[in-house]
Amino acid sequence: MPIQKVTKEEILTKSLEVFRHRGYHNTSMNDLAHAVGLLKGSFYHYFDSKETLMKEVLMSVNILLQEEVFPIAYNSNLPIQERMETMLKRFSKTVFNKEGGCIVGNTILETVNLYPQFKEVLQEILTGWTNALTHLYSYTHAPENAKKLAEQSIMEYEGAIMMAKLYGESYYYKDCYIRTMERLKA
Amino acid sequence: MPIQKVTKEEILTKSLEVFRHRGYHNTSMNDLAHAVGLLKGSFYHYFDSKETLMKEVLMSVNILLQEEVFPIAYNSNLPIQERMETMLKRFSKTVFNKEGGCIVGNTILETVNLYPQFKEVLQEILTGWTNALTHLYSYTHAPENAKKLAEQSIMEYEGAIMMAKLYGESYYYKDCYIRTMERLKA
Amino acid sequence: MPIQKVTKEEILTKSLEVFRHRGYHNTSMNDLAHAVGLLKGSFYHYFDSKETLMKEVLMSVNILLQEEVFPIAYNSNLPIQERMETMLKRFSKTVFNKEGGCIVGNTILETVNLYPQFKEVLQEILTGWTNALTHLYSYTHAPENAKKLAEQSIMEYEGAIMMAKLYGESYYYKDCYIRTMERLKA
Amino acid sequence: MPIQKVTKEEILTKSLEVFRHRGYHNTSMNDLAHAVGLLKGSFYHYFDSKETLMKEVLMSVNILLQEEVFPIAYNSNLPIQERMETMLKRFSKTVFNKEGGCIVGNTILETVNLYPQFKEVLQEILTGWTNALTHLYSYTHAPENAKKLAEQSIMEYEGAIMMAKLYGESYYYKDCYIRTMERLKA
DNA sequence: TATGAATGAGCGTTCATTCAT
DNA sequence: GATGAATGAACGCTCATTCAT
Repeated sequence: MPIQKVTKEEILTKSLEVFRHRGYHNTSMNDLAHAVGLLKGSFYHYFDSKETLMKEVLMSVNILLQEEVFPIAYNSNLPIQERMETMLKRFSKTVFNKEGGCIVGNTILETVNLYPQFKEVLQEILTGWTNALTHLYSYTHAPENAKKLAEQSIMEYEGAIMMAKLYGESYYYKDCYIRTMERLKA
Repeated sequence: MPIQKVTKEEILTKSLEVFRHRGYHNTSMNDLAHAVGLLKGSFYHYFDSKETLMKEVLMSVNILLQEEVFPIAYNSNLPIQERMETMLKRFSKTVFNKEGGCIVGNTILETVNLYPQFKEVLQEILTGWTNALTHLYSYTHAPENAKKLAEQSIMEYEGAIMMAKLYGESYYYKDCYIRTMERLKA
Repeated sequence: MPIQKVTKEEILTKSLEVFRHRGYHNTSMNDLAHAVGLLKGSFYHYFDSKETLMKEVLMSVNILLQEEVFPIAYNSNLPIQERMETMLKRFSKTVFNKEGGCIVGNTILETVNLYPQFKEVLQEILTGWTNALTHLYSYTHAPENAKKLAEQSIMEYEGAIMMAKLYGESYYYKDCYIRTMERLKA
Repeated sequence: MPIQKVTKEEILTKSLEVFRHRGYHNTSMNDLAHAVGLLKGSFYHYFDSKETLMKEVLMSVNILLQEEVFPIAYNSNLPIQERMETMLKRFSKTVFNKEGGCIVGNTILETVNLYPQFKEVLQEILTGWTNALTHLYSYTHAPENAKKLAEQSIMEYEGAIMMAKLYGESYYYKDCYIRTMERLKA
């Protein structure tokens, strides 16, 4: 009887890590298969192509964010500051990683011109993130300003993770966090 | 003298464009050669490897910036605002491109963990940029703050170019410009 | 089980033949693959480089000699003359071939300065051969002389195979056999 | 006015050295050109192909041997022993080299099956050598035996140079010299 | 004569993918 | 479900050779 060595979820989780570290084009199906303890051929029982796999990786990230991270911003039981803080921490844990950077940013820069299916998901992620931040900033700022502040925070975060990767330092990222919190104050 | 179809400079310029659009790993030597009107093999008269070529592309960008762009910030004949404005425009023209994004940011995210030689040059570029901005902000802010503002501007710019690439819109980038100018005021 | 067109052993055997005929550098992976009925790329399931393949070819020859040919010299159930005769014939069948010459000699001359891993195996082969001959000559000669006679026989054999290749004649080789046998007599 | 940087002779001498060290197929036209201080393209003013060049290298060796080395064997002004001794030394200086081995032996094993033009010259060389040795041995042995002894000496020499190359030792070669001299005695 | 840019075929190797078992 | 052998195209790179200057 066929034994199942891994679940689709495990593959997605491990693949996310490998893609984040090595980038899309520089990661081979072999790399991914080995990372999850399968042989190359077995991979194709779960995903019919490298593109499909990457798309599903991105989608699983999106689902996690939309279901468990962004909703925090709309949880009216918590104070605004706490919502922001918690959300940022959960967000970071999901998409950032000091060594490999941000799977979202990495994938945008590397693939967005080449793979429209990736673009869709990536846009959903960033739109969800923007909306969540906009919502929080709306408590203390005019709607138009709130949106701009949200975008500004996101851009800074992505820039910060880039600097962190380049210099091997994390303070860019911390400064960014502080400014994002500061902006919550009227 | 043998017939010369291209100059090394042309190769660097065209290669920059191809790398920016397609990324490092997804660009083949064939792509590059065709872009300059040569055959793959002929390329190796100018560069002895893809890595060397990319490094020289990055170095040529660095030299241009260090010699012609960053010095603008230190030109005491011009008012500060004008220095900032001119420098930002020249900088953008050099490293940004709406379709392909920023060669610096793209290359950091895709290769910095893999190619230490690239990292060096990329660090020089970002350090030069940071210093130039810090210098300008120093006129109106305390030294420590000036540095933070410079870094913030850079991070925003890199984030903005990412958003521009993802959504095909350029207003992120314009907002970023406005904020960078605003920060010049005490 | 996937369809298997060849075994690793078959590859080694066929590759030995191709290397012997065409030499190491003049043999392409394509040549080798076609000789065993595979495509170039498929070869890399069995060997991860041309060097590795050649090394394994040489090692398989070494193992065959050490396990099945040289032991004949030490088989005290047989008369000395018969041991020598049988061993030489088995040896010839293993490493010589009128058209391509001697895989050992060919590879020494072509690669020994360039590939230390090959050198090791080739030395083991020649040392084994020298020892076996020395052992046989020891029955009728003083130890020091026995070693010299062994070396002399080996050198003659390698020279003979070279002459045979150059002139397309095999009598050099036969003379060599006769002299090697003659030397057994006190 | 065109300056001539090298003579054809120099090219042949330098190329001989490179071919001896690196073998025929593993030597590139670039290697050869650099060894003589020319650029690749300039080489083709002297030789219209790599094959032609190698053939001329071998021919120049042949001419040297036929004109200056083998005649020593027929010089009736000198005692036989001295003729042999002088000839062997001159021969060694011409075709052997401890590091690279024997250009004749190397080239036979690597190319004789592939390049008939090389074979011709190589046969001439070995025939000339055989004749010279046969002539000397004829003084003390019956004609038929003299020929066999000549061949035996040659084979040993080629085998000895192979062993020397494999083990990095030169005593094989010296033993060979001693035996070749010994055989001169009735 | 010497150059060096250009060619085009071929090299060793890697890859995403297929599929019989 | 998992294997691993096989494919065929593509990769980065090297090569012998050509030829305008």
